[in-house]
Amino acid sequence: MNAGRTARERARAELTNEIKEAARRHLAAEGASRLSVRAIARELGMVSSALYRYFPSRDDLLTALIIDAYDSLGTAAETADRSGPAADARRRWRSVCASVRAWALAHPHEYSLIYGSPVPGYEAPQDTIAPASRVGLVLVGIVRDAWSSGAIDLPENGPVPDPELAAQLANLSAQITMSVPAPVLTRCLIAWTQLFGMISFELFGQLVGSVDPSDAFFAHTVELMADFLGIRPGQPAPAGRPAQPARS
Amino acid sequence: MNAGRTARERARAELTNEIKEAARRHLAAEGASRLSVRAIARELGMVSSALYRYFPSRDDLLTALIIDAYDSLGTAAETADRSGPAADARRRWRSVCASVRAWALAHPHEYSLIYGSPVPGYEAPQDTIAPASRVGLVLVGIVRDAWSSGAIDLPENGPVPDPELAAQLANLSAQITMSVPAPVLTRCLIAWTQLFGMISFELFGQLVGSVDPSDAFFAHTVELMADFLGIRPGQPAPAGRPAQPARS
DNA sequence: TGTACATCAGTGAACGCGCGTTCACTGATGTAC
DNA sequence: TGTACATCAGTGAACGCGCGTTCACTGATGTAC
Repeated sequence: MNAGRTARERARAELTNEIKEAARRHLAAEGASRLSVRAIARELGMVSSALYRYFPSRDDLLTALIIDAYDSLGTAAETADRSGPAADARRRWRSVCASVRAWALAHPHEYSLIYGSPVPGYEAPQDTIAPASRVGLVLVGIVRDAWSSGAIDLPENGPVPDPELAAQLANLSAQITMSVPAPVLTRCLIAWTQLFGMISFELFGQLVGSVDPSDAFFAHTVELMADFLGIRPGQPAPAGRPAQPARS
Repeated sequence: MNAGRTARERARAELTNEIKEAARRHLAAEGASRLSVRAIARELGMVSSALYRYFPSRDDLLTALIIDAYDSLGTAAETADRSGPAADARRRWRSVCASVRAWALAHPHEYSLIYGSPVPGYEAPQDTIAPASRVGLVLVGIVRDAWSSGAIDLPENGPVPDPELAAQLANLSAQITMSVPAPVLTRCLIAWTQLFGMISFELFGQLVGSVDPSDAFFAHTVELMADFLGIRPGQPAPAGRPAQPARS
């Protein structure tokens, strides 16, 4: 175990984690824009300049926290997605939505860090893009699988996307190498914004006075949005079942 | 004009506004949690202690900005709602959604202030509640009117809200003294969270790489969400038209 | 219309605190021979 | 296995800056008679 790692390397990895953990605690108390290198150092009993051996600047520390948060949430969503039969699209949808909310409630400040207002003066580097897209990919994966197994019914008379949107959707589905018809992908994007909008409202206090506590509202909404996505209720369609004739 | 106002009173009102305007500019540059009394004073060529004649503390200034922002957005939404025939629910929905987005794009930092992550250490006082609810009330007003004039068709086989949610919805519709059936109100809440989720995602950069610029996606979504709300497309139902038999 | 007094806006100094980052340094750990 | 040298973690002082809030004060504006 720890083959080839010197004591120095192990100490470095451990301390790097301790710094990030202390930083997460400070995130909770102060918010991202007030995250302070000196305060973290103080908590760890170090001198502030020592942290510069681990992170070249405050912004790099912030980036590390952001990537960790996206990855933690992404892992939670992916695990939930795989926690039962892959053919049951509705189970997957429910399970992923619930896991995203549970993660957000368990890590409110990391959620704020990634889905709240941008930190002023901080520009997210490219490295955050891939981790940031994990939840979205999980959601698209659900509807892609459901669509290709014929488990999605959409109304036929919906509005037609204009050319600009159609081009963006085509481009997006090429990027993620998942072929999903435009109407399905559109609804998936809408459900995605709804999910995070609802969670943000809950966390940021906008639901106080209406549907707070929000458990019942959340559960109900997840069902309605599954309907909105056209995911058929009840049991999943048998695997390999062809799409309905009306659709192709 | 300005009857009964002394020069002192006028000067005070003007300077109060100038302080808030300077504060809004600083919001843009620094974000809410870094809003600085001293920086604002500097910009206005005053000494920092002078601001304490106008706002007893930094938090009070923040509260004033929050209330102004909610009111500005609320007015925009109400104006859009009344900018055409009241009987045309779809026009009202479209118009209000567009006005909320336009306001958000025009005032991104005030939007962040009210819909972004909460400012750490700041507790919003009661005075913000009424202004904060204006947009929501506009949206509920649209579906209430549409419902009572029979311009809403909802699917009959939707999921049934559990008792906890049903109680919250009943309580909510009593609070706002608008009688709307639970399924209609639920969908309205969902559309509300979707609207702000989508706008937040656009503003906070989550749509970069997928549907950015977002005009086409936004317009399309507004139509789909109007469908989701059951607002009938095309021309409005004639006023006073009774609800469909199937519904009552 | 003029005078005396009260109100209030704005000043400037101070209190006590915070921050990110740099830099020369000490001393421990790791590596090559 | 031992020695010489290189690498690196952490120190402590410093630079130059920021902040919210209080307080005694000056001088202008407003009010009552």
